[in-house]
Amino acid sequence: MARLSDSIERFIIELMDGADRIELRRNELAQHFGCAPSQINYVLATRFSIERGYIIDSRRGEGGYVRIVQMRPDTCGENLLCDLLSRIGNQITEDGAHGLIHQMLQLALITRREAGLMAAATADASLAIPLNTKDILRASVLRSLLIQAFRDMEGGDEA
Amino acid sequence: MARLSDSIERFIIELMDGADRIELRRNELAQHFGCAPSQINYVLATRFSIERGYIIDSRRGEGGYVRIVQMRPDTCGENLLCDLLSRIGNQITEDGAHGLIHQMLQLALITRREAGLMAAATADASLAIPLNTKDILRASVLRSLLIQAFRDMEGGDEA
DNA sequence: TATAATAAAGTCAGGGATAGTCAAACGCCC
DNA sequence: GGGCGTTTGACTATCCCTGACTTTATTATA
Repeated sequence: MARLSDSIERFIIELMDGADRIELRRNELAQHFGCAPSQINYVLATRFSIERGYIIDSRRGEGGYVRIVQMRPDTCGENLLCDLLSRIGNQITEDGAHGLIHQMLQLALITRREAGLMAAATADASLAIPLNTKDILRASVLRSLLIQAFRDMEGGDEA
Repeated sequence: MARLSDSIERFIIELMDGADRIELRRNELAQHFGCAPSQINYVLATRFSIERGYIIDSRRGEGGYVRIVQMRPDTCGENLLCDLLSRIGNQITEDGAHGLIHQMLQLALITRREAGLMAAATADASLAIPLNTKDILRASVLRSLLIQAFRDMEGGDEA
């Protein structure tokens, strides 16, 4: 008995046909297979997960969509994002984060400027969480991001 | 199904064509797009918000108009950063942050990818601050940054 | 000048179109 | 019969769009 989820997975992969991304309507797809719309979410979660090399994007409301992006595997055929994410785990020190960012830069996954942004966003100083609320914390993060964005815009180079 | 709001937004931006202000008739525009006049207000509110650096002026009655003014914070370096920082203050909502980032992108201060990174770093979801320590929070931030960095690396463009 | 008519634009609640979440039910396989 | 992956449905969240009603400005008229 072919499982529905497997059929849907195959269908989507055929739709992609080698392309690295595709957009679809959740409800249409569900109707095509005569199943509940949430079944599509299940397929996405189990078959098109980050671990399997996919990233999902979506939008609700009029003109809504679900976008599936297939990442290219790294040189060893592995899933690089997945590896990196596993190195982060539930917590990571400033040194750990910056080391990881540096490595991404070395691998040319990000530009120097982008690395600078990421380092700024994850610096201890940015996450100074004094009393509480999210907005206060975010302001701190964004302030650092701005300063960083400007830092190497002024002719300078170094990160 | 293309979103009307997006079309109207594009139309207005093209009309402005680099200028820092434009005047239009709400009803005419609505008629041009075959929609309810209040649709224009929706577009103004969501796409030309103060957070994105626009100010709306209008007048009713005979000879009425809607004027859209794009605020260009001081064009040169130091002051520009200063202006933007002052808009952040001690706290800023997700919408406020993302509007500001959007404006920086419009002003070509950052690339689309960088804007994506900044949006990821400042998303509510990234700042899920459960119970405790900085490292946990940072992990959340960095995880989002990584996913974002990979998201549009695959040739795509979209924001 | 006061008042009425007309011509804008604004506001807001609500409906429709999507998609997401989650817990419970289902069903296959050991 | 129990476990685990699958499937569903009820409820929620978000975004877009409209229509009825309100507000403001100008012009015409008494």
